[in-house]
Amino acid sequence: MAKRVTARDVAKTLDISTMTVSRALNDKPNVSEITKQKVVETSRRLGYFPNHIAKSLVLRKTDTIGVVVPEITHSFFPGIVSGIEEICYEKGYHLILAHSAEDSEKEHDVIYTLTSKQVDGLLISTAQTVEDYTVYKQIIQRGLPLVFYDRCVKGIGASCVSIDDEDSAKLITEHLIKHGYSPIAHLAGPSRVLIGKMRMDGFKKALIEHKIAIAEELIIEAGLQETDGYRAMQKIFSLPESSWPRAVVAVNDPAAFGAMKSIYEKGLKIPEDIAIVGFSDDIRAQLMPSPLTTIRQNAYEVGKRAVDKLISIIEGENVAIEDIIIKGELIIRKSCGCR
Amino acid sequence: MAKRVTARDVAKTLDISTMTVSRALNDKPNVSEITKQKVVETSRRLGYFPNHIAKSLVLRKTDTIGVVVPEITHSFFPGIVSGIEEICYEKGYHLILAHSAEDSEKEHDVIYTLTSKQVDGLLISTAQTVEDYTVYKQIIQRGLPLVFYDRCVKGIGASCVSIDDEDSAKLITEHLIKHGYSPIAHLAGPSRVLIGKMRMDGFKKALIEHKIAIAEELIIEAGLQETDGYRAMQKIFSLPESSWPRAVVAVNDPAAFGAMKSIYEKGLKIPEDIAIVGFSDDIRAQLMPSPLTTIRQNAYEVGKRAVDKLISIIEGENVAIEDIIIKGELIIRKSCGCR
DNA sequence: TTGTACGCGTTATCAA
DNA sequence: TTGATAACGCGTACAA
Repeated sequence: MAKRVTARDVAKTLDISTMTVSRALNDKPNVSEITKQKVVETSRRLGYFPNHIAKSLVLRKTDTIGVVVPEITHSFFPGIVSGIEEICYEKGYHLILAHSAEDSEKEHDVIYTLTSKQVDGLLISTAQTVEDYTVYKQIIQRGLPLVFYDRCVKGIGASCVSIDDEDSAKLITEHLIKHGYSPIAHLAGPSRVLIGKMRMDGFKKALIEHKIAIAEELIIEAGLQETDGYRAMQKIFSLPESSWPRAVVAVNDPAAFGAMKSIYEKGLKIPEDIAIVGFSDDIRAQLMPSPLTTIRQNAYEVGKRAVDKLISIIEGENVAIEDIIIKGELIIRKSCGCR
Repeated sequence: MAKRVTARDVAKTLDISTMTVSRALNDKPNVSEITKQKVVETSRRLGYFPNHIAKSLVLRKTDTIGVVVPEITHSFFPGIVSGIEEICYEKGYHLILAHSAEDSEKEHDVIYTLTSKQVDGLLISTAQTVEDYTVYKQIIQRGLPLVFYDRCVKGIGASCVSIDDEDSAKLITEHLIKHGYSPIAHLAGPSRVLIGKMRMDGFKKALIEHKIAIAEELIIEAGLQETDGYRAMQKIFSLPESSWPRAVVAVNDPAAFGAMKSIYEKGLKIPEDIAIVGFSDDIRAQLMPSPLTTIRQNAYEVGKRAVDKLISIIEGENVAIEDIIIKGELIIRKSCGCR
C-alpha cells in the first residue's frame, strides 16, 4: 500500500500549519484567498484525500446511516433502498446496508455493529420473527435517531414510514362496490402478518361504510403465494353456486394470479363472470390474459421519506415523532371490468 | 444524546487501565480470567460499546467494503448485493452501498467519497457511460483492493467476476441447432454494450462450430427492451417468407417477449412455426402462453465470489489477478419445442 | 499480568 | 489571518 498523504504532508510542503490546510479545504472563513489557492493546488498535486474516519472521530459524526433490510431481494426493497440511496447522496450521507435475513437474532447483531460503527442514525424494517422490542427501545433511549420503514413498531417513540395498506384495500374494494359488484369475496393473507390484517380491515371497512353485510364465508384466510390464492378460490367454488361472488379482492397480486387460474379452470370469464383485483402491481399483472387491476405501492417514495425524516432528526430540524403514510395508487385494468 | 460510555469509563470504575479493558474485550492474552470477567460484566452494566471509528483510525482498517452499483433496482443487482452482504456478514465486514445511477460522473464522485471513508476494498460494476478508466487505475495504483463484478474493465490489473455471456449464448444456440432448427435468427442487443457483443459472439460461435453459414440478414441489432424485440421481429417478417427463421435467439427475455408478440400477431405458433429462446430468466418467462426457454444467471453467486475474492485480497491471501466466470444455466421450457 | 506514553489524522479552541 | 495545543477513543510498544 502506497503511503497515505495526510494534511500534515500538505502543510509541510507549503510550510504552514495543518489547521490552515483544514480550513482551506473546508471552505472555512479566516483563510486568505492566496493560501487557499495554494493549498487546493498542492493537495491535488500530492494526491491528498481527507481521512473521513479521523474527521468522524473528532466531530462525533460519521455522515453515515445504517439501513437494516429484512431481505433485499424481496419485491419492493430494492426500490426502497434506491430511494434511500438517492437522498443520502444528495444530502452527503452514506449508507451502510445490513441484512437481517428475516431473523431477529441476526437483526440484533447487525444493529449492534451498526451502532459500533457510530452511524448517525438507523433505518429499520423489522424482521418477521421479531417479538422483543428492547433493542429498539435501547436505541431510542440512547438518543440515536431511528426511523422505521415499511414494517414498523409503533408506540415506542420512533417515527415510521409505511404503505397505507388499510386505506388502499378500502379504496380498491370501494372501486368494486361503486361499479355495482355484489357479493364481493376476499382472499385474505395470514392474519398474524400485518399486511394481511390491514388489508382485511380495509376490505371490511369499505363494506361497512357502504352498508353491505359481510359474508364471512366469502372471506378466506389463505396466504401470500400463488398456490394460496388458487386454493382459496377453489374453496369458494365449493360453496353452493348461488353464493359465489361477483367480484374478488385478493390480498396481493400473486394470490390473484392463483385465483385467476382457478376461475379459468372453472370455465368462467374475467371480468364478465367474476371480476378480480390484486395488490402491489407485480410486474406480471399487466401481462395476464385479463390484465389485473391492482394497487401500486411507491417503494421509492417510502425510502425517500424515511431518510428525509431520519436526516431531519439527525440534523435536529424536525424531531417530532410522526407516522408517515404513503398512499397507494389504484391502477385500473381490465380484470375489474370497470372500463 | 446521552453521554458515550468509553473504555476509560469502564477502566475508571474498576480502577484499572484502559489497556486492560481493551485486552479483556478483544480476547488478547495476558489478562487474568478474573479481571476479564469483571471487565466484561461492568462493560455490559455500563452499556459500553467499543467505538469502531477510533479503532479503525489506529488500526488503519475499517472492516468495510464499498460497493458501487449502477442501478439497484435492475434485475439481478439485488441478488448480487444479497450475496455480497451474506459473505460480508460471515467474515465480519460491513458494506457501504453506493449508487452510480449509470452515470460516470456520479460514479467518480461516489468512489471518491468511498475511499475517503477508508474502505478496505472496492467492488465495482461500471456505469454504462464510463469511458475513462483513470479513476480505476488510480485506485489500483494506490494499492486499494478492487474487484469488478458483472460489468468489468479488463486489462488494467483488477480481478473480475462475471457472467459467462458468450458461453451461455453459445450453449442456448447449440441447443436449438441440436434439435434441428434452421435457419436461426438473432435479435441482438446494441453492439457497443458488452452483453450485446458477447451474446452475439456466442451465437455466431455456435453456428461456426457446427459449420452453419451465418445469414447476416437474420441478425438484427435492436435493443434490450420489449419494444426493441418487437420491432426487430417485424423487420425479420419484412423479409421474403422463404428466408424467415425456424428459430430465434433473443438477446434477453424482454426482447423475446416483444418478439413473441410480433410472432403471434403474424398468426404463427410458438414453437410449432417459430421456436424462440431468451436470456436471463425474467420472472415473466414462465408465465408466457408458451413458457420461454432461457438462461438463468446466478446473481447471488456473482456477488458471493466477488466479495470472496476481494476479502482474500484485503487479507493478503490471494492477491493474484483472476477472471472468475459464473456459468449460466439452461432452463428448458416449451418455447423451444424441445420437450 | 498490568500500566504508561504515544500515535492514528483530523478539527476546535484560544492565543499570537 | 494564522498557529500551537489538546482532544476524539482506541491499540501498539515497551516498561514496570
